[in-house]
Amino acid sequence: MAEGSVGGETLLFLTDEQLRKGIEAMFFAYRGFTADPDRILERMDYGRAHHRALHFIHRSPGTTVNNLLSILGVTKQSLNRVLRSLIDDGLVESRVGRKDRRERHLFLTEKGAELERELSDAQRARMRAAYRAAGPAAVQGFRTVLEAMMDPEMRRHYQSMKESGS
Amino acid sequence: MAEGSVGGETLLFLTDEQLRKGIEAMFFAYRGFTADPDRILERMDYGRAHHRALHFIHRSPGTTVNNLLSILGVTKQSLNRVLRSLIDDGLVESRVGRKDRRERHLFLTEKGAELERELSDAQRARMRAAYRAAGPAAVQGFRTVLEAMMDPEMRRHYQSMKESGS
DNA sequence: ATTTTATGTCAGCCTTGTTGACTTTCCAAG
DNA sequence: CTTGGAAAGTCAACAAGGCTGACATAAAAT
Repeated sequence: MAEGSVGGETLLFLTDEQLRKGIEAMFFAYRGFTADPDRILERMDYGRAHHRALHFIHRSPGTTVNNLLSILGVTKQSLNRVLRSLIDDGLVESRVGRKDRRERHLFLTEKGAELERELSDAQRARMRAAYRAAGPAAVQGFRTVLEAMMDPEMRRHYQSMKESGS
Repeated sequence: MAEGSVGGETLLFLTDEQLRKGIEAMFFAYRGFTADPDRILERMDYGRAHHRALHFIHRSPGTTVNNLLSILGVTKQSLNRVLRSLIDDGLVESRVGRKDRRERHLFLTEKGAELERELSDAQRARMRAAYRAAGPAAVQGFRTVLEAMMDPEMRRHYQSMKESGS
């Protein structure tokens, strides 16, 4: 396969062809990764941007707009458009900060939590199936490579909740 | 960690929390995955869609528009717009099919191959660094999980060139 | 009192998806 | 041979969701 042994250590032959396969794997897999939520979102009048907002508000209830901006890596105008519709539709609640009243703290309403659940159930189902099919060792490797692929700032966001639920 | 042993077999505890980490890993890693090519594309007046077209024409020289459509999963109108600019700019050559003159066979010109190389060099550099950091076993697992996550049709496209260069 | 920070909003632009309508080409059934 | 349908490509128009720039407001910090 793609490995060889030298002095007891296993090495990878990182040919361009090997790397190209990794690149295409990312491309095709990401399509699958978003496919199920996308189908649900289409029924409402929402898009992937709404899903991302719901996801991270769910993950960190009470997060501020600014914090969300740095996680999502978009402009405030872009996020605001999405947030506006979610708030107007009663899926997200925006509360003025008590300590710093310039800040807005974001929470899912019951209705928002419901949609978030539906979306992440669909996404988790696929992830669970892939994990089961691949096995525990593969899952470990999957997470390790993905983490190594992140930009440092994104890795911080990722790790900041690393083992919070395990 | 996230594993346990029962009768010599290792099992995964697929808690929602574990799965959520996988989901976020995909999200953050994909951002890193596209970041370097995106920076290059910005300098030209191209976007990610152009990169994808160049990539798959490079991979399969002479491919038809229809074949490209099924790989990329967009409408022909959407692809056509991108293809048009690449052809007009002299990066892609479109040859009328000899057997079926409705078909167009696509090839990279020297100029197109050059840009493709620059883009994939950048993307491969990050992939190579991640592979090196994670190690061979992790790489194997990475590819296995990603493949399990694909839609069946995409998996076919992926596997169709599986070991062509290894 | 002034400046900085956090947020929101308006306007306008670009990329890249979409659908619908149309042409050209090919092929096959009559 | 003709005709009708399927396949490939093109043009036009629209929408989502990125972007920048400008500006308003409120609150915190200096």
